[in-house]
Amino acid sequence: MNTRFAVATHILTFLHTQDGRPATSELVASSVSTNPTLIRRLLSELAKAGLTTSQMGAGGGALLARPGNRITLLDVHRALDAEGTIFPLHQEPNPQCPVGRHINGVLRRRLSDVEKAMEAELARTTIADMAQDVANANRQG
Amino acid sequence: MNTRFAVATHILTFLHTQDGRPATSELVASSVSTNPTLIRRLLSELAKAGLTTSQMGAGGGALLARPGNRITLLDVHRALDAEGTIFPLHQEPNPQCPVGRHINGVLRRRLSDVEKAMEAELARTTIADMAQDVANANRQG
DNA sequence: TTTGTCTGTTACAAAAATGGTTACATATCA
DNA sequence: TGATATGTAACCATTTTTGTAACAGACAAA
Repeated sequence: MNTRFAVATHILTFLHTQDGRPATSELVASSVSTNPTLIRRLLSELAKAGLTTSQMGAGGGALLARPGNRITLLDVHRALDAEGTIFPLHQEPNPQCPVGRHINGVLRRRLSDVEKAMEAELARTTIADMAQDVANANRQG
Repeated sequence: MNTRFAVATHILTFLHTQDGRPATSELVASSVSTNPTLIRRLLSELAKAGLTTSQMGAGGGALLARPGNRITLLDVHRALDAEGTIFPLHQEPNPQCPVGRHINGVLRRRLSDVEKAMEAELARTTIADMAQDVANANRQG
């Protein structure tokens, strides 16, 4: 299982609920139920993508780099995964075979439409939406 | 990298081009550039999903279980992957935390829309389409 | 300026998933 | 009966993901 996307979304949603107060990797880790190093590794990738910033030193921690309504799940996906990793192609099918010679080009074209559809849907949810959903769930149950 | 989907699609496209002649796992493996056991493992899953049949014994091999224009890439995806495996959730976030308590339910709902969009797009391509694309590529160079 | 806190990163181990190889019982055709 | 091919299991190597420990450097607070 690759839960990096789910954990990264959890982190960002958590940061949103902190409302400007820096959150330490230890605090975030306790919400996710994992260890601080894993959180810091993911935060490092999210920071490289411009989604979060961090303050070192006492009283420091992680913050959203911009308002949660301007961070989408597509941003999260792109921060973590290179393109074409949802349905990776197999390498070097037999070039002597009429099918093997062209299957990857054909697949790439068809699957790029699939990824586009997926990305369009990912882009429709923001971290602010996530936080709102979580708040609603807390109010109701 | 998980290339099972790509390889399975390759297999089915190859079977389509065989036009009713049973293909041995060794023949298919040579097109994919892998080993016959891997092919047989995938064929076994495809057969369970009703997409292929196999004939044991001399002169045997694998066949499409129905016409290629009635097998979509969505069928392939469903034959290989359980639901919710594209973006797996992390298990047991902290139930003491307002975010941890509800993040997975919220994520599941939002991501199910994403998978639906993806599946709708996968359903638009059939194995016959794939074979046609490959044939066109061969005609053109 | 000193002390304590927290990040960023590395190293290494553990666990899980994927793919490759071998082997063999069983089914089927000729 | 003999040759062929599937289905499946066992086992290993490789890669990816996750967990754990360690530590230099940045920063705040006293």
